[in-house]
Amino acid sequence: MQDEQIEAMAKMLKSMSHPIRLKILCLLLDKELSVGEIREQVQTTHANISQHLNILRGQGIIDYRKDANFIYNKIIDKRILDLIKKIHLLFCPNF
Amino acid sequence: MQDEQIEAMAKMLKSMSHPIRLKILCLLLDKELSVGEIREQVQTTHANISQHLNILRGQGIIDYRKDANFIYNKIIDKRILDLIKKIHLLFCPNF
DNA sequence: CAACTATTACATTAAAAAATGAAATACCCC
DNA sequence: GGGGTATTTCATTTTTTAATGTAATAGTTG
Repeated sequence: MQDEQIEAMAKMLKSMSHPIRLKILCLLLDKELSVGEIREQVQTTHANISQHLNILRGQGIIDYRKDANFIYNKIIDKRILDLIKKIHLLFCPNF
Repeated sequence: MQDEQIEAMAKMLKSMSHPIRLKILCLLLDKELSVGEIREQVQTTHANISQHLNILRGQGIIDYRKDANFIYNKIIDKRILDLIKKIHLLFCPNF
């Protein structure tokens, strides 16, 4: 495996490895959610949520659509769905 | 999924998500290696390698045994083997 | 035991990531 | 257009993580 690929994988993992971002991804596993709906479940400020969403967008993991003055987010990198399911299976076997 | 579990998973992912640490884990996928052997493949200082190894040890991902004045490292958390293989499969399909 | 190799510990500096607060934008409804 | 809601942007501060250099430890060998 090449260093370049390792760098890319590490970057991807890093973008998932913050508790808030991982929680956002778990929330988005099976549905899209607005920023406000995400914020209800993740106790922090608007600005902070927005920044974390931006990191996930920048990494190409999620995308959004606008509807009125709501922004709905969803996971677009299908590999991430797979990966989170695998992590869940390995590390939370009792669910 | 509970916040506690998400925190734990994020912590585990974070420990893997530095390029040097991910590379160390990839090197250790199928064999144990001494600190020096690892260092040959990862261009940085002794001290730095040692610190990264400590993070992986602290997370319970790797363990070591002493032989003479060498320290041989290996992955002990079998879930990590699985996870890295999955990541590899998803993100480097051409290998 | 002296010289040597491998590895770690510790203190410091440098760099990156995260959180915060306030202001800006965008869209809706009356 | 004015007031309201949702979200983002930006600048700043705080916190965390990583790297570096030097000294220390542990084991080996002659």
